[in-house]
Amino acid sequence: MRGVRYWLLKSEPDVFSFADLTRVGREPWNGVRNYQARNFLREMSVGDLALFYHSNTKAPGVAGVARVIRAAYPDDLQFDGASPYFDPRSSRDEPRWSMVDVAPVRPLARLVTLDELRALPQLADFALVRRGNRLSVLPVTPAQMEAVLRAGGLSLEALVGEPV
DNA sequence: GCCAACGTTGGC
DNA sequence: GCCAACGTTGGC
Repeated sequence: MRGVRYWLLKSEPDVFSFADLTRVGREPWNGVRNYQARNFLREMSVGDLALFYHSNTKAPGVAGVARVIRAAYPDDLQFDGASPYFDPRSSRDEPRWSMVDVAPVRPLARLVTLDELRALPQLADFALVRRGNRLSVLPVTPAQMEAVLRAGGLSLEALVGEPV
């Protein structure tokens, strides 16, 4: 048993935004097709918290907080020949790709933009703000999490103390 | 829409 | 195993 860990999940809001997650209530985080990102998914535990980052959009930034509600299991799209995420090298016996389920916790009081993230000293070493970064799943330290939430008008202490 | 960065593919 | 070609990501 260990404590809650923190992550950042990228999503293109034109495809699936934090508001969409709030509307649907829970969502399988499928379609991750990068080994490093997949390995981070596999490290996640139920109860972990994730910053929900809007990428590839006019106003990139952290929009909300999500919670992992199911640990990693095989991404079903890898078996679906009609899906762009189909992977012919995967089999049911040896699935290559994983997904977790996430649920919304709450939106930030306001979007914390990429420019603001870059300006936070606690995030100086955070991969997201380094040039050329493309990973869609990133680990976040407690100090980084706290800084982003604070900038967004939320308290990490209050979120962690909440019942799941 | 441009393009730099970067991961993957596949010929050799 | 090298590495050029290619596809994708994502900020701008």
